[in-house]
Amino acid sequence: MMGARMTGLGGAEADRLFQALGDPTRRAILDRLAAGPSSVSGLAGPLGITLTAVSQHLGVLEGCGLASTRKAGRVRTCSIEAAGFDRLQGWIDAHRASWDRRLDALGDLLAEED
Amino acid sequence: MMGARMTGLGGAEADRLFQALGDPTRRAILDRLAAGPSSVSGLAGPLGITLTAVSQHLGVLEGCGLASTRKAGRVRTCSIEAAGFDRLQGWIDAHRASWDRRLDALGDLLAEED
DNA sequence: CAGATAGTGAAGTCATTGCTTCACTGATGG
DNA sequence: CCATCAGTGAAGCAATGACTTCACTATCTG
Repeated sequence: MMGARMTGLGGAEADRLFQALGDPTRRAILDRLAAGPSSVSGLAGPLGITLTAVSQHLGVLEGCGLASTRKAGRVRTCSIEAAGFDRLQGWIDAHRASWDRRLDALGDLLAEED
Repeated sequence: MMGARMTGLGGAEADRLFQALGDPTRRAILDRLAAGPSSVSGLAGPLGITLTAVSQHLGVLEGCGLASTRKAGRVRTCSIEAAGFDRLQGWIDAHRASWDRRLDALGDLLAEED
């Protein structure tokens, strides 16, 4: 029984992913990481928040596969990660099918209405 | 011209969208709406929450263009909306480009100072 | 008309979140 | 060594979020 969803994320995973992206600071971190790897301090500086705060955000981003980090010496280097992104796209693709179907059928009705 | 919305969302809009999708109840509402329009009560029943709660979620979903509602008589009929969905895909496309670029060219460069 | 139905608005509760400070560990370099 | 520098863990705090209940306004229907 393949009860596991191949549609991508289970509920909890989708929660984590969307909630992670729902925070502007976290998206700013990802944007910065998209330009290249960075240390925690390198992220904290421009953002105007503490190292601790960045570290916490990093935890969330790693938790849903949007970023990965590894520590060399006393410096933690953070990079962007594909996995979470792929899951996100997967969720969207899985849902777009049914949504679009419905939207298509609905478009006319709504347009006709005054 | 050139699209009224570039990368789509400004920060605040992305916030609303991702946060809206970050809630399981809201996603459940959307799933149900994907199967066809429904009244507020029709949504509340299966979800096991009050009409008020659904009404609040609906406000959020409308606020970011993921759903639309109209009231006929005393019944509010809710439908899924394309706009928010398109914005979501737009955001993803816009960001996937740079992310993929970085992920593809992933070297072991050290973090750069900004 | 009375009475049920469908939904809204305004609080209020309880948990979560984003951030901070403080105390601390480990590298690193003079 | 000793003084920093980069980061972490644990509390704590203010703000937000997801619900609820209660009171209330329409809107049907018998």
